[in-house]
Amino acid sequence: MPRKVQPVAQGPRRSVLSDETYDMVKAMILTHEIAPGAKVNIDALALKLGVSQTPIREALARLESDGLIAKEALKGYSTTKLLTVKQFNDLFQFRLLIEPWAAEQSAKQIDAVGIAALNAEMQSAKTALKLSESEQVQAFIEHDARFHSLITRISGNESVTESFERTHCHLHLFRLFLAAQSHLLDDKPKDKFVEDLFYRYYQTGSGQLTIKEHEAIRSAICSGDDKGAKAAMQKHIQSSLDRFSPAAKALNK
Amino acid sequence: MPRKVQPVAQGPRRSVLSDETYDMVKAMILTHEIAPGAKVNIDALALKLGVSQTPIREALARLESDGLIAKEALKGYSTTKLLTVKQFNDLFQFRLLIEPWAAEQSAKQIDAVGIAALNAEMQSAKTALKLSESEQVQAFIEHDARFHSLITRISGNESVTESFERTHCHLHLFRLFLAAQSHLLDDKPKDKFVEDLFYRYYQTGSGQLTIKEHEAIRSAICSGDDKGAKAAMQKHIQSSLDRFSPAAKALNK
DNA sequence: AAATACTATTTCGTATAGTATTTTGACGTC
DNA sequence: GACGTCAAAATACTATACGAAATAGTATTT
Repeated sequence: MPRKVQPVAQGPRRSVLSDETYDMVKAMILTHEIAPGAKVNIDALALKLGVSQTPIREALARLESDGLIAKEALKGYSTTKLLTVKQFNDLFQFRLLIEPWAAEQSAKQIDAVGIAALNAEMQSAKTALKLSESEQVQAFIEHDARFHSLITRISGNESVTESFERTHCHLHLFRLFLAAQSHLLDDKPKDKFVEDLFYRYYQTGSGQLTIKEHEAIRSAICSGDDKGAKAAMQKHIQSSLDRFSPAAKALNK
Repeated sequence: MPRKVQPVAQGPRRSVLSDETYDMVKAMILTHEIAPGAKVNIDALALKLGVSQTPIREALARLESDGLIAKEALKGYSTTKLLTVKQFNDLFQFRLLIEPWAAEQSAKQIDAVGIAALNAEMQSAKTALKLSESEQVQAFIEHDARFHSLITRISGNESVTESFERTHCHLHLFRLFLAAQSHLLDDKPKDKFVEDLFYRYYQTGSGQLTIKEHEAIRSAICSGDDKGAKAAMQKHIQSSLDRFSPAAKALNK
């Protein structure tokens, strides 16, 4: 028995190990520390994270429900592959169904708290512009995730909020981005255009474009312009679909 | 080629225990064998199902992701409560966002396989009419679940299909129904109207109404009438919302 | 080369023990 | 009686070891 020399005289642990494990494994998937489509060995993972199998099993079960990990009976777990072009398009079509509606609803019932939250989020996006290029990408995807999530929450509809969260769309986008980046690091000049596609839309220019579109949405919502908010959101999602689509195609060649 | 020496004899039920456990616990929630909001003791459940804790924990972790079970750190699992009126309305609003679209898409790309599946499902609904009243309710909810699920699948959009499945809307409706039924069994005459509300709409008359609405949707989809399919689906969901809504209110008084 | 047999690895489930935390309930104080 | 304290019981959580069964890989036979 590991005698556990002084587990630090801290207060009671707020969460449980299986929850922390869930977050850690999710982060490992996000960052390609576990590559898309790779096998996930429970023993190895337990060893790596310094925990026993039990919390790992629970975490993987939840991640499977999330669609981030696939389970094959008697063959074990593996991470899901990158989105195919079809899944990518399906995902954006789905977003087009619920997010414009969410923006419309938000405009109809926005209050001071919501306005403050939206303003704060836009502020964080603008400060992200000051980061270096590589950090900007991550910062912008995170801002984008928070911004869209925030609007579904302001809409007030639990089902809509949950179903949006479950798509993990920004996690998938980030994985696609990382895949494109690693293509670059390979000495494969033929994939040069992937660089263009992804960087072009995630770099400063695109960051400012995203901010501009987000600002239009925020403005419409905060002024109670429901139809305008709906239209702005629809345009924004369509716009990012158009931006990403060629890159997604390239990666799924 | 694997040897496969006829394991058919006693049939090793051991496919993957944790999956079977998941289904069993889900069924127990559906049937109120575990009441809404009740604590779920892992030891007791393991004992009851005759398995060890491991598969139980995995099943509960997945059910938590499904929103059928809630987990509180260091306090354990418990089933989620019945839908509140707000959650009920949110759920139907969500369905109104995605299902009419799914019907529309289905009409645009219906093929022979889809037509056959829709026809078969309608047939099963009609045979359900021959069952006794109590059996009819369950049969109709199951038909309803399959019918709507089928259409999201025919629409071809994975995100839409998955997000619809995850709502478990028919499971929640069935739990509401069972709750109403048990209200009846209590000697509480004041809840008499709950009986009316639920039975009125699930009995023969409502069954035939549901069939009629489903038939309109099927017909529009199979004939490629996309706008008609969308309208019919919208009308159907709105109609069932109107039917259920007073009952849901009564239960959440 | 194809089918079979054997071995190694891995998954899946069980059992058990130990720790951490909550819950319970008795007890005493105000 | 209301309220807080504190120990005991119950329960949740984690660790670990073991074994059965399936898969995967390798060797052998036909």
